[in-house]
Parts: sequence; structure tokens; C-alpha cells
Amino acid sequence: MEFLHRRITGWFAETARDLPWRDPDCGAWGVLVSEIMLQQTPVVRVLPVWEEWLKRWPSPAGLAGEPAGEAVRNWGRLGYPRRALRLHAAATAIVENHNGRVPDTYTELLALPGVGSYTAAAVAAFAYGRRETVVDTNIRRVHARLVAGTALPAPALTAAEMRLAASLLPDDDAASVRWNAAVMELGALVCTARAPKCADCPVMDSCAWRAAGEPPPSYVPKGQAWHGTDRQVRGAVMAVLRLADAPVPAEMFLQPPADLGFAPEGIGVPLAALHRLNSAPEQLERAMSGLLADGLAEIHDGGYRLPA
DNA sequence: AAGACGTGGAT
DNA sequence: TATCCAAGTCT
Repeated sequence: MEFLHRRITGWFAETARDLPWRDPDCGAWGVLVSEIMLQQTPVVRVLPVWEEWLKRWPSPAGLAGEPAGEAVRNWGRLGYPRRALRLHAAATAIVENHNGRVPDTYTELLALPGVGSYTAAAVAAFAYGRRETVVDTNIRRVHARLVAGTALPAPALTAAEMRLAASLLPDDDAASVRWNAAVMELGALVCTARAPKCADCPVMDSCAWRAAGEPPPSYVPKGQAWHGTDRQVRGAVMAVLRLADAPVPAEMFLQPPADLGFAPEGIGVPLAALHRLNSAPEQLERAMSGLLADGLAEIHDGGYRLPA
């Protein structure tokens, strides 16, 4: 165990990316924002949006003081815009229940909107130096290969995986934080899902998956459908709403923007993209009511807009 | 507890 | 061009 810790944290010390939320004086709010943005989203896409968010909202109170729609608009094209809504709700809860300071315990963090077991542990560890069992997709994959000898972790997080991760965690607080960050980084940069760079791996010699001859996955991960789905329509509608500076009447979503007098610029661009999907009226209806139900849109003056 | 939920770069 | 998949959460 000591051997793995030295090798992996040593590798991390010289290879780690210089990410702004890893800056010692980034602050817990910056870490929380980064963790929410990084859910299912690559670092390179988060970077510029995170910078803008922290410049505009340096504290939870700043974000909580603005309409939720502003959070959604400034979320840009990061994807899963409900995360912006939840982050706004989390900021509000932090102001109301925690005096505007991001809480520092796993339990309090877990109670915040949009914060699940991974994010609660990550913020407690990376922002406050606490010893937490952080388990994300990178760490799961490293453990699966290095220790379990399988190509991929199970489809869903298991209790056995949590026990394994807990057993690997160094006792010392600071060492545990480094370990969590290092294993995550190893999974992100070297022990990747596709085409792992085993030649660059600091623990290649100890890898159970390698020793077993790199057996293929025992199951096929089911891919997410996209074309023709409600999600695709929702995404296209949200792209329109983010650009609109006034409520958008429902009929605009149904007709070719050119017929409505829209030039192929400004709001005409996402409007045209939506129309190009050629989705059935009932699907558009389903997508719109879904957005309303989720609080990502609201009706005002007979049109749709981001929540005020 | 399986499925919904965005987006775009890489392969 | 089609598929994969990235620091998950919620219901």
C-alpha cells in the first residue's frame, strides 16, 4: 500500500495540471462551483466558464442575489443546465442557512441542491482538507484495473467499491487529500477509459488488469441515445431562451424562423437549429412542459423565458 | 433502481 | 459519419 501511495502521489506531484480550483487560495466557493460544473463535463470546457462565474459571482451571496435565469444564461453551453439552477439554489441555501459560507462537513454539503455523495466528499476534501472517501468515475476505473483486475468498474457504484476506496485512503488528513486528487488525476490523464497510456503509468507493474492480460470489459456500457430524443429538443429550446431578451411565443418554436421574419443571425440561429430537428409538435410540447416542470423556463406575457 | 438529463471533442 | 464518454444527481 505504501508503495502505491508513494508512486502515485509522486507522479501527481510532478504531473498534475495547474487548475485554478487547485490554487490553495481558491476558496471553498470556487471549489464547489468547479465540482458542480465538472459533473459529466470535461475540464477544458469548464475552465473559461468557471473563470467568468467567479469573476461575476465571487461569493454565494452574489449569485443568490440574482435571478436563477441569470445562472442558467451564464451556464452557456456546458450542458445539463439544471446544474446551474441547483447551484443557484445551493447558493441561496448557503446564504440562508450557513451565513453565506460554504459548509465544511460532508453531511451539510450533501444537503445542498445538486450536491451528491461525490461532490460532498470532494468539497470537504479539496476545499477543507478533510479526510473523505472520494469516489468518482476516474477513481473507480483506476481501482477496477489496479486492484480488481477488470477493464471497467461495475455499471453502478457498489458498496464493495466504497469499502475498497476507504481501505486505500491514507490515515493522515493531508495525505488523504493528496491521494484522492492523485488517483483522480491518474484516471483522467493515464488510466483513461479508452486507450489507457499504460507506458506512462507509475504503477504499471502493480496493475492487476495488466497482470491478467488486459481482459476486455465483461459488459457493454449502454450508450446514450441523442438524435430524436426529448433531450435534444430541450437543448435546442434552451439555446433559444439563453439568447432571447424577451419572452418567446410558443409558435416561434414550431415554424421556420425565416417565415417569422428572423434573419439567420442572433436568435435566428438557434431557432433555425431547433426547426432543423423537425420534431413532432407533441414532442416539442413534451420538451417545453418538461422545461417548465424543471424550472428551467417559465411563461411570461404569453411566451417562454428563462426563470426571472 | 433504471432512466432522464446536454454538449462537443476525440476516435 | 457514428459512437464514446467526461470530477454525477435526482427521481
